Amino acid sequence: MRRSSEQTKALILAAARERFAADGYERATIRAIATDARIDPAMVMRYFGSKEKLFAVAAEFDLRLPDLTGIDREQVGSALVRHFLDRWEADDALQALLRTAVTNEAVAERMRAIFAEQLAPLVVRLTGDPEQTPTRAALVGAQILGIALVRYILAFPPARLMSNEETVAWLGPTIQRYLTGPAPAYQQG
Amino acid sequence: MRRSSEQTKALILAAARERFAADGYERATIRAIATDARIDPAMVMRYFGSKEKLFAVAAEFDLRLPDLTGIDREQVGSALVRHFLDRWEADDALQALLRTAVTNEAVAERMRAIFAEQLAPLVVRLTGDPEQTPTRAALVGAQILGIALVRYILAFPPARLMSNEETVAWLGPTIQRYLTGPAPAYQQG
DNA sequence: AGTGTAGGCCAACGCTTGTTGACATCCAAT
DNA sequence: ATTGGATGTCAACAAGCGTTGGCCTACACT
Repeated sequence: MRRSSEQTKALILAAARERFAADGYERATIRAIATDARIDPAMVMRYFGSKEKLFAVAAEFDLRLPDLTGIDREQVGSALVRHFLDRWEADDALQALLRTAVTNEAVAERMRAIFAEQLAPLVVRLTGDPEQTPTRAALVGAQILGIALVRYILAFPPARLMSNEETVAWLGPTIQRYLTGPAPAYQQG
Repeated sequence: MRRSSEQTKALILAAARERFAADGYERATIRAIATDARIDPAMVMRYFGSKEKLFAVAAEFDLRLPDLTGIDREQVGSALVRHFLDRWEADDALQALLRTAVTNEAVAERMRAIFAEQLAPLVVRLTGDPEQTPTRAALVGAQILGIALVRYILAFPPARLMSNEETVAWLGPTIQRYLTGPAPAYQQG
């Protein structure tokens, strides 16, 4: 045989990850992915069953949050920002997920699950206060997703021009405060 | 005649705004919008020419940034967050824009223009430093879009549960620092 | 009463999409 | 050399989409 099925599967998967990351679920067509992988669209169906299942495999993702217990407690914010930037740039799956979650409830639910199961536990470890954990995790998620949105998805020029280290320097203290800073007082509304 | 054309146009526009805000450009179909407005899809074409033109009208948007010159300089961050939350909740157009910009380059460009033409001038007025303006504006945009993403688009439960005032209390200082705080030192990378 | 016109509907077009089943091709084992 | 299963191609399907043109229908005029 010219190729093993495993090779072809990997070829399709690589093309799928790129297309899904660049275009999101709807606009990334099976035909385009197949063309990129230089095979027939029918092969995609044979190996992955359906477009939905292909996406599920292509967008498998782990935040790979580092063990922060050994790190200076005051450096945790910066370390987290740095880690997320690396993660966004190394793995197309996150872009695919975000681009799709915005208009696809099932994928939005997957995104919520990732944050609830991976980010929240880390926050509770750092703060030790389970009551405030959800709020603090949501704030961290908002800032992290926000910077990714303007840098990688919407491509605001000044956001693109910032170096990773400059980004870490600006966002580190923000994340640090969301994680370990005092809860602000506010008027009940 | 049963209705004036202006009434029908307004009816279509209202339905379009809702659908575009809820589903984004691709998934919001002309047929669905027409059904919501209880008219025939052909009427949409007659009154708006094409789906693209309908979106252009439905997603017209102004940030309506307030004049902040009269406000205590230290309160500007909180005032801005409050204003943006109100704006997100009052106008479907912003949700429509964000849900679409993520997978549509032309709409992403519109979003970049809105921030460049409306947010950046406000930042330069507040900081007086044109050199750092783009970076600071991008940071403000990242945090504002990030909170909107988790609250209104991805609907993270803890982000939804936060009251507007609680959100202002947490994000106000962040925006304040991005606007008027000192630029952080960082290792050139 | 008759007529022109603006508002509205219907059926169909051409296109793209995911998906399917039949057919071709190749290589390894007999 | 001949099989047989795995790899790959092809053409077509049904459905959904934006879009179009023709055809009603009801009202405001003369």
